[in-house]
Amino acid sequence: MAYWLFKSEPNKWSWDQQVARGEAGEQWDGVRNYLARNNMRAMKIGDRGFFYHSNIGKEIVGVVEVCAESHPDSTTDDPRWDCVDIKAVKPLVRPVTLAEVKADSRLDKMALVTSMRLSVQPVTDEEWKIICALGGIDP
DNA sequence: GCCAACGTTGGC
DNA sequence: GCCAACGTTGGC
Repeated sequence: MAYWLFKSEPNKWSWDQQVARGEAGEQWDGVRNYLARNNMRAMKIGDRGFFYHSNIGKEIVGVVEVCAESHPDSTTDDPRWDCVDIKAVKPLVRPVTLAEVKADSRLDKMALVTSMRLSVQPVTDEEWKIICALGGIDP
């Protein structure tokens, strides 16, 4: 199983909205970046990801699970863009802020720090464990 | 609201 | 196929 990180501006699509979708999940559409798309194409059902609020909050707030593998993005006719569906699993007991991630030397290789603008990022097993621990949840 | 970083587009 | 222009993202 692989781990990922999904970025969203909470005034466009927030964690609360994701939770409200329940088991049905929601397609992670609107990604127009090849690297982010390739990451989504690599995802398998059951892969887990962090849900990150950019701009407002700048913190990791929850855990999501991939519930549909890569398929065409219904918000565009352009065949280049695919997306996956994700559903909320559980919130972090304590959100982990970008400042905390940057301050932790164990996390300075994290894509969140090194590829700041990439909206769908891979997360290593090690990073996953560290952030779960910081967030007060079981990995 | 500003601005730096960076990915994409399009002319040549 | 290169590279300048442009648009968008996202931290501050």
